[in-house]
Amino acid sequence: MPTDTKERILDSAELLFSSQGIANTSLRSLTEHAQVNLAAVNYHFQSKDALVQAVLFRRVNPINQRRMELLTALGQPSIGQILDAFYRPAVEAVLAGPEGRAVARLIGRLYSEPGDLLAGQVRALMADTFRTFAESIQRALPGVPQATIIWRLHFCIGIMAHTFGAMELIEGMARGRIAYDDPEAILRQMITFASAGLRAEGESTCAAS
Amino acid sequence: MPTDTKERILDSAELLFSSQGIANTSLRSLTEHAQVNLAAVNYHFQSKDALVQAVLFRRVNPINQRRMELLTALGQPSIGQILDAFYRPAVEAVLAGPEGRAVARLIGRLYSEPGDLLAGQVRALMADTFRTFAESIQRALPGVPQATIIWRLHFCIGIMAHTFGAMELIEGMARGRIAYDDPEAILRQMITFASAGLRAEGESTCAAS
DNA sequence: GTACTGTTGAAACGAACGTTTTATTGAATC
DNA sequence: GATTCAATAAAACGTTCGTTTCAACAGTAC
Repeated sequence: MPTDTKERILDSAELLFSSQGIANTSLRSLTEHAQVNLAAVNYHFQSKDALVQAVLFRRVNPINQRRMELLTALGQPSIGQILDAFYRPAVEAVLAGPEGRAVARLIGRLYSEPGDLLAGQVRALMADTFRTFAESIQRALPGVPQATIIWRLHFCIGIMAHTFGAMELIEGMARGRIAYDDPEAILRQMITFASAGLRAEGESTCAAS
Repeated sequence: MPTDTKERILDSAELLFSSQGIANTSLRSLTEHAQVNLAAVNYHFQSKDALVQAVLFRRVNPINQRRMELLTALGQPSIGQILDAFYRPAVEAVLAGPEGRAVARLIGRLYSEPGDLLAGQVRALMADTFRTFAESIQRALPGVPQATIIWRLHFCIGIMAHTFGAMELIEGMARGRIAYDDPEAILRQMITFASAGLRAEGESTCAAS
């Protein structure tokens, strides 16, 4: 339990935003949960919108930095290694500590939030990471057209976003047959699936027949 | 432009909910956009929450019914055929007509919406469809463990949800190198990727090495 | 014409929202 | 010890929200 007002606000905002949605979370319930004064939000941050940006940036930035570190540490990486560098920082950030679920929902909903929610820095971070990984995959799969690479990398992001953003739904449908308690097992499932998808042949042939 | 009040409300709600978010869309801006009286929402539907359920159900129900039709029309389907039956109704509903984008965002965000948004009928519909397709995939891939099937089917859903829910983000990052104007091309990309992912071998071996 | 039913219109309700203002605290600086 | 300043507290600001109320207006049956 942090003693600093600013961090208490960020922690409560992360938890409440992810569980109730941003628009459905009032600053009054937020400051009550964080046990700080109502005006503290507008004092430490300028507005509720700026608080949202701060909440997102605090989590997204370290993850993307770690992704870049892992990727550049590899020389001529295989598809599996590239995907590991992409997924691992997010999975570990999400399944570490009691606040993991909130972080997961936050990241899972990042990509499909309406309006100007992920503007500015956060969007730029994501675009940078996307470009870097797209180029790395392109080098590992020289035969695949660029448009196909782009589609498939977005599919890889969708796999992660859905795994994080729909945890309750997935657990409910699985009825105990799968669990979120083993990060390495989830990573393995994601990488195995996405690796095969990225390497799939027949971009121009119809696979539905 | 529909002349019926109830349908005008549903159409405007679908458009505004998907572009601005549900909580950020007031009934006043909604009824103004639909050119109906403010009280019409609480008259034809009971509340804003019930309107949300109606908006979702109107789109999700036909798609899932069509999925079931296509799947049961196949005898012993291949993975590609199963995926076609799952993806096609959604892709065609999403890219048909000018309201396609709104439907897309709506479906894309269905799975990761917070709270009790997709309660009741809509959630039951999704669970039914999931169970049916999971069993069909299981039959087509008898060697794959059930837990792996469940994970991978959720990955397939994530691919679709992200493709629909993050259209603006994807288009922005692609810088014109990919487009949403060809339903068959998108279907082919999704099916090719997901089909390879579903059939991937090595669930228990680490693909990252 | 009259009564009835389903729908629309305009106005108002109380509550909750994000933000701002004004005071008050508590410790560091000289 | 007075001063200064970042931080907190309490109250109020004006606005907007979902919902309700009640009157007006269609149609149709009798």
